[in-house]
Amino acid sequence: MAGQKIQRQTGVALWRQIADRIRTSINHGDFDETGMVPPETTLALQFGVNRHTIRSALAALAQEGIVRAVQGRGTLVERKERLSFPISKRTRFSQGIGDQVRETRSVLLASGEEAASMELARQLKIKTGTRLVRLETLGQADHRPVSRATSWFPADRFGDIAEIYRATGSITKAFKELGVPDYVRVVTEITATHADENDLTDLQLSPGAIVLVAQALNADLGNVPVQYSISRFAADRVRFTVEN
Amino acid sequence: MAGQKIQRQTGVALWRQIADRIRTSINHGDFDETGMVPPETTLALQFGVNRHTIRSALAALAQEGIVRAVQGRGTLVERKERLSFPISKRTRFSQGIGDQVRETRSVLLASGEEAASMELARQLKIKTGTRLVRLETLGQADHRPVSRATSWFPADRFGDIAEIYRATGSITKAFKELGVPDYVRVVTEITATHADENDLTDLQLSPGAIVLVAQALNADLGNVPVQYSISRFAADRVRFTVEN
DNA sequence: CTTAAATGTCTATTGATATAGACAACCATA
DNA sequence: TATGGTTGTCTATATCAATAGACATTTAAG
Repeated sequence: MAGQKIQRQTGVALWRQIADRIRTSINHGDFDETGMVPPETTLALQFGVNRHTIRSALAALAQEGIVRAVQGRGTLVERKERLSFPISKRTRFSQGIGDQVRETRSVLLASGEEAASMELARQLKIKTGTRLVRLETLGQADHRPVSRATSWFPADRFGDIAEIYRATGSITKAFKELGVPDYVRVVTEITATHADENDLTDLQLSPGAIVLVAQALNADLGNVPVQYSISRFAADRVRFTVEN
Repeated sequence: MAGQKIQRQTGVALWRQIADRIRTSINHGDFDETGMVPPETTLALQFGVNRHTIRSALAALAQEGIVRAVQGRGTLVERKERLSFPISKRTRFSQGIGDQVRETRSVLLASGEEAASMELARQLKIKTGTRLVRLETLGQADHRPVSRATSWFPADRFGDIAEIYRATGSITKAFKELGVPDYVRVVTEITATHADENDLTDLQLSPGAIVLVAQALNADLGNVPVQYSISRFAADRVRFTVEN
């Protein structure tokens, strides 16, 4: 672990800054040899804080299930997590990370119908007020939540997509049944922000965590927009890969 | 401004969470009509906190130069910041955001020579230990720091790149002088993490801020890797756009 | 000139954050 | 079984973060 300086009086508690740093170190593989985090007293010395502050940080990581403290022995690394998520013309959730995990699953959290806002109309190249189907979905890899997405589809073409998606758990399959044999990613916008309340519950994050936000437009082979989606990924668990 | 819920007892002070949200709103253009942030009492009501907490948040934004409070009138928006940064085959720093700002500039912070680590060798498809030139650069847009990058180049082909870059402020021009008329982006990996100490100083961020990290590989037209770089962007100031 | 609305300043109180020190409980191992 | 190293628990204190209320100061508008 390099660069141990910690910022004080910035609105971010020391224990949280330290927890974030240790989590990053774990994901980076810094403790792979021993499988353990350094002793609390060592960390306290490294970060220049009191041992109790280190304990608060480790308690937060234990709450996330990333480490587990064992009295008398030390603090064990329980779980590392960062999946590589490719972004290309043929971006699909399950295919991209399929070879990195044993099982991928997509579940429908909610669905509904609404009128296109100005922003959505602009993206999907339709008129404001056009009816849209909205799907709220959760992507899982090996039973761990990875992404949370809201998607919009023109209701005239895809009015029944919620039903089919609920049955198949796949957007690709639902498109096929509705007469779209194939589709391509037109553009993806990527930003990062702090996790909001829904992220915390759906993605099982701890407050202060970071989410990568991908806003994507998919079109059919005739280049007609078929889906606009906003996906939120736990930044600790994924990495985006753009291949040109 | 939507979704006003704020997290309590998370290690991140309320005033900082609120400052982040207001900054995002400003960048999103929510206050463009009036050019002013809502009154403190209104914000206090919206966020469900005391007016003094709002004042702390606005004081932080004023410190960043984003807003300016005027007694008797209100709090004015001074500056918006979020650049769209395209990622494609022809990704270059200055061209991508050139039409969004008046001036882009790139400065050399440091340079040196080193032996390729295993990871760098793998990326650049060379042998471990091969000599590499390392450049540390800072990208600016309208005199505001936007990105901080570390780049590696094979020393046999690009031994003098530091000199040329220092003179021209452009990687593209340096490549041209060294016999690489054009180059393409092979792959970009995108992650997000909390700002570290160097980010805070170089990018003028406040602790707890988020950085988007892009690890990129560029190759010449013969598909031979010429540059591997790790760039760190202030997440509040940029958005990545991937066009397929 | 008056008034309403906005930011600026002050005091006081409570809870969260961080430090400090001491000691108990547990584990591995010599 | 004795010891060193580790996590767990407790008390105490100081500072930061957040709330609450009162009032001053400035600006714009009637």
